[in-house]
Amino acid sequence: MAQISLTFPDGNKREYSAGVTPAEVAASIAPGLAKKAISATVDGAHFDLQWPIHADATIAIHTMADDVQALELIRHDCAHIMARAVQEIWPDVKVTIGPVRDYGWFYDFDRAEPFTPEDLGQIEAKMKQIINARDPVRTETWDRARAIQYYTERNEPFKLELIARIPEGEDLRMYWHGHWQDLCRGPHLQHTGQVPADAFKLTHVAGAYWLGDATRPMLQRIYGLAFKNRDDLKAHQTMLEEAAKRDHRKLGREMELFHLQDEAPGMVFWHPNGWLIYRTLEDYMRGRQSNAGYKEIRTPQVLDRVLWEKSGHWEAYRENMFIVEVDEEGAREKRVNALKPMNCPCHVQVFNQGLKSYRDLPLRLAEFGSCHRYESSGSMHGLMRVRGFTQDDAHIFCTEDQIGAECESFIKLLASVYKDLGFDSFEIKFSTRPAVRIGSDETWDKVEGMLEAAVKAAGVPYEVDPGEGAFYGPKLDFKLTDTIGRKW
RNA sequence: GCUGCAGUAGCUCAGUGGUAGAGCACUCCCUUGGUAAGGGAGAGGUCGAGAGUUCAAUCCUCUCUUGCAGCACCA
Repeated sequence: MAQISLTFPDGNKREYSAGVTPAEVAASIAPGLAKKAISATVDGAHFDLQWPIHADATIAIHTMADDVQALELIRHDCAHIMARAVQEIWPDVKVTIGPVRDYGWFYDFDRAEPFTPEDLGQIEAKMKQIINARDPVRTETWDRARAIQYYTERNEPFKLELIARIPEGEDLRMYWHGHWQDLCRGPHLQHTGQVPADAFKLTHVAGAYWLGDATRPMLQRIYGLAFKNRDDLKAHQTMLEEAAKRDHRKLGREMELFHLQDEAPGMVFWHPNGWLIYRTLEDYMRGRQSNAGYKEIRTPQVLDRVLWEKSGHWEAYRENMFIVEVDEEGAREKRVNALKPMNCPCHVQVFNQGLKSYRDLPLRLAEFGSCHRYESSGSMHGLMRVRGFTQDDAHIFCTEDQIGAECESFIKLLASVYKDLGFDSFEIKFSTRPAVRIGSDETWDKVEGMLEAAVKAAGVPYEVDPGEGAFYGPKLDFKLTDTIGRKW
């Protein structure tokens, strides 16, 4: 049998037979390590202890002391154990997918009856039984035909669809937690008893579309929290309780900052205390913009549909716009206006007036622009997502040569503002062309290239969010995380 | 918009098929030098809106509406 060379974190190399598993590697080092091992990182990939290694690689054996890997495995095994528990209690429930997320996991089920809070208690109890049984976890790779036959016999249509989405020629990996089987890319722990029975908690049930697609069936998602030990779970729960005390909707009421009421959903009634804070923030932003070379303007809120047809919003965004029909005396037809959902077209109108020389560029126009969007009913959230709001908005008119420098200085300005407001970190998503869009592919190639070059030049980390751009252009989304981990 | 849950006094919530309650807050009085102090009295609600079932609905049914948790959307 061929020999392979594995390199350990300390730089030492050892020879093994090809096909050796991390479990065997751990055993070759020390019996204690073999016992404590939970997984390995092989050439940067998170490996199950049971997976064979076929070629030279770097390897690191993980134990429960390695938080990142331990938590991933605990949470992922929790997902499987929960799915098994659900199917043991309700055998007709269909299983779908159950990934790890921050602080825990979720699993989506298809079941006619809704899960109740009492059901969650029952599921938790069953999960504890499964954990206490210390059922072995094992894994096999199957060919596609066998997997399809298996799930066809068991009438699991969602699993069959998942298989159909996995590229041809890839083997499918199966996992067993005791007798219970699931299609899963792994890795997993070695037996169910490795999941701490007192450090997880099922938290809530909510609807979620199959494959995140609103045209597909809605499934029932059960969320859970899981940690390495009971204290960590308790600490997290305490943090959530503390965060709830600081919920801005609660503070807004208690401190008499603002209120909302049924007659104007998503629109804020600012009270004296709140408006003082608002004005203070606005003054701060006005100062920052002014110092950064922005010129403040003010544009109308109600504009004729003709403008929105020109900008493309009438076509692409009308369902989210407040339409204002005006019945003018003597006119044959009602005049149709719309409340502006954003300021972009208005700023372009300002730029278009008169002649501009390249010497005028870059021209940075800013507005505290009052906008209205008919946001879908389920999306509103206190002051975070509303139907009437003011954007501290700006548009920079510049030459192509100036784009890089302008983007860079903008990113730095925004980072500095966030820092002043107490947000020390944020994520940047580079959102590329969506399926529905205006403009030619050549233009998109060019603009995406320039924007990505700019964000690179700014030296800030970012991730690509494919297809998440606006219909008129790519964008950088700045995402802040709230106290309970939600991203905005 | 979708799934689930909810909408009762300013706030937090309990409750019943026969036109409603608690704690805190509020008003007044009394007691008390001590950081959500005690006692007493009082005010405050067409029980989210509409329709239906019923002799009778806050409670049952339906529709609408608003909110909450997620999902979808977020130009």
